[in-house]
This record gives sequence, structure tokens and C-alpha cells, in this order.
Amino acid sequence: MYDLFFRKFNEKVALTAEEEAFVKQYLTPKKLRRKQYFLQEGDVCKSICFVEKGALRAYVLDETGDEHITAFALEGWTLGDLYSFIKAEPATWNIDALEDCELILLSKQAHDELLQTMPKYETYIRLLMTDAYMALQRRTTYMISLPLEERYLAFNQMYPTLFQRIPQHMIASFMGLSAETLSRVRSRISNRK
Amino acid sequence: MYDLFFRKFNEKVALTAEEEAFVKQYLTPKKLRRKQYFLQEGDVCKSICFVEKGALRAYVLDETGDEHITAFALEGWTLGDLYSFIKAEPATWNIDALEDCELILLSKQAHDELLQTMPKYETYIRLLMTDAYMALQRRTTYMISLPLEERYLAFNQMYPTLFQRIPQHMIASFMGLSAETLSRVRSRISNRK
DNA sequence: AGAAACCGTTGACAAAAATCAACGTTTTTC
DNA sequence: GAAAAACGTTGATTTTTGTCAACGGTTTCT
Repeated sequence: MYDLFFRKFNEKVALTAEEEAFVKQYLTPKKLRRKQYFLQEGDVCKSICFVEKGALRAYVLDETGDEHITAFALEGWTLGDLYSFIKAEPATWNIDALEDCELILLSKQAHDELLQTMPKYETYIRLLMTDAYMALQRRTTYMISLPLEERYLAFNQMYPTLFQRIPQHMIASFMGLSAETLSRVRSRISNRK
Repeated sequence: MYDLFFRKFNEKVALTAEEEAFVKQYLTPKKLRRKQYFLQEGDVCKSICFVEKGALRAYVLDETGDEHITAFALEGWTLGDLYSFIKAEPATWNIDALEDCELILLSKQAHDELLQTMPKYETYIRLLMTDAYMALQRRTTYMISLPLEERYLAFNQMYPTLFQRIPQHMIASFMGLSAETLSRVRSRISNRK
């Protein structure tokens, strides 16, 4: 159940068996069925979740009620409305399960206590944030600088597993496009050769 | 010269006078004239810079040679091609000075040593990364979910000083728009009332 | 197993944004 | 201090993207 979580943790910061056991005390497993919410807009994001199994998406609703997907999370990724989590303010994101999920939750309280008591946890979080920031920076750079077809190819290469598993219209939403436009971009790409 | 740097540092993590002196050893001041490069695409980003005074921008060039601004930095902000800095790979960003600048440089080596020797520095970096990530997340959320006029207003509110100081066509580039489109968006907003 | 919902694609059309060109003003440069 | 470059705006036009509608083929639900 905590397998992947500690595998990922150890990739960043090596833990002894005792340290793993210590961290484990603070974690809460949770299962989520497809379409269930992990977080709803307006609620405070009290935990961030690590995905052991399954897939999640985060999205916001605009004034006309349309969904705009802001993030995905597959196995090995961590997701939450970070702003809401850190500042304890109402979330602007909704997060729900695209598939049945096994999650590992880390509450704000657990997070704060671990930061206080365990330097290795702080290192883990620092590296997690750094990686997340670099990935997001790359994504925004692509968004404003690459034409559609190159952008699709770049994103596809950046998140290959994602693009196989997630419906196209959600990829479109994630890229800020209509489903029809993405479909046409894809057909232009296949007709290139 | 190091005034603002330590002010910002202390806002995140309080330092004693001795600790400040210790950190100061690792810092290098640098002046940059308007239009000078801090970083050029292809070079490795060997330092990140803290802006004591002045303004910088980061941008990428597309296949047709057009500039797309990915980030700005004013007084109190830290800037660099983080991916290049962390991974020691060639930068994809260019960074240059929009005004004469006084910068404080932190080299990769200094960064690594401070991380090893000074837990408070790691905390500072963790908080810096967290803040940067939250800001970037908000920016991307606005990018894909808000219509142009609301997006302009939201960005304006998010970076009020920036919008006063930076030419409109750079704001447009930062928002992924042509200068003409932004100009029309602005005139639509003023005609609202 | 059958009905309903979902998915990806295509076509026709409308809306939005980019492009190109020109302009009067500032700001910079030398 | 004069020339050149940069700036923001506007108009006309083209290109890109969104929208609406329809379709056949899944998958999901019960």
C-alpha cells in the first residue's frame, strides 16, 4: 500500500527502516472510486494526496460553467490545491478521480509536524517542490512559445503515459483548447508525413 | 547592498547577525546595465540572482525568432533558469536587464554548500520554491480559465507594480498575446463603465 | 442485454486573435 | 540637440480557433 510512496521518497532522500516507520505514522490511506471528489472548490484542502494507484484530475469552473483542467496526477504523483493547503484558504480547484484510486493522504498537521521534527522530510518536500516548479515552468514556457502542433508533441513527450490513458477532450482542456481543435491538430500531425 | 536580500530572507526564516554574516560570504554582488544579458540560451545557468534594484525579464525565442517573455523579476524577486541551474544543462531561457540592476548572485556551488551546512537555508529555499510554485500555479490557472479581459485584470492585480513599470507589449508577450490584441483588450476594459 | 452516456471526428459557420500597415508620441542614443 | 528607435493605438484584412450540429463507435450503467 505504501510501496510506491516510499520508493519515490527514497529516490529523493534515502530513509532507514526506522525512519520509514516514523513517517508512516503520519500517513493515511484512502480509496476513491471513479468520479468521486477528493476536493471541492470552496472547501479547504486539508490534505495533499500521493497517488499509489489510479488517476486524478484538478479543474476549475469558469463563469459559464465550463471545466478547465489545471492538472492531472497518475501513480507516483502528488496532488492538491497547494495554495489552499498552505494558506488554509478555500480551494479554487476541484479534484476528482478519473479511475478508482488508492491514495495516501498527508494532512496539513502531519506535514507541519514532520517539517518540525524530521530534516529529511523537509529535504523531501524541498525537492518535490523544486521538481514540481521546474515541470510547471516548462509547461508554461511551452504554452506561450510553441505553436499548437509542436505544443501537442512536446506535451505528449513530457507526459507520455498520461496521453495514452486520458481521454483526448481532457487533454484538450488541459492545453486550453477545445476538443475539436485538438482533434484537428492531431489529424494535421498525422498527415504530415 | 544586501539589505533587501536579508529583509526577504528574514521574512521567511529569522537569522541572527552571525548567520547573516555566514550567508553573506556566499553571495556575490553584480551590477548589470540595461539591455545586458544575465543569461543566454545555451549557456548553463551557473547562478540564480536576487534583484536588489532594477528589473529583469526572461524570454525564449521561437522558430521564427519572436520573443516570448516567460518571467519578470523586480526588486525582491529571485530569477534564473531553474532547470538549467539545478541540472547543469544548457539554458533554454534568455535573461536580460530591462533597467540598470543591482543583483545578488548565488552560485550553484554556494547553493549546494549552504544546503549541506545550514538547515535554515534549506528552509528558506523550500519556502521560496513553495511561493514560486503557488504563484506560477495561479498564473497557469488564469491562463487557461479566464477570458482575456478578466485575465488582464487578474494579472494586473497580481503584479500591480510590474504593470506600471513594464511596457505594454512586454506584458502582452508575457500573457501570450500580440501587443495589438492587448491594446484592444485594455480599451475594451476602459470603455466598460 | 439494452439504454444511455461518452468519445473522437468532421463539416459549416461565427468569433477571436494575429498580422500588416500607418500614425503621432515618447524615449533613447550618440 | 537631432536622429533613431521604441511605444501604444487604430484600421483593414487574414488566419486561427471556438461553436454548433451531426455521425458512428465505444464504454458504462443497471
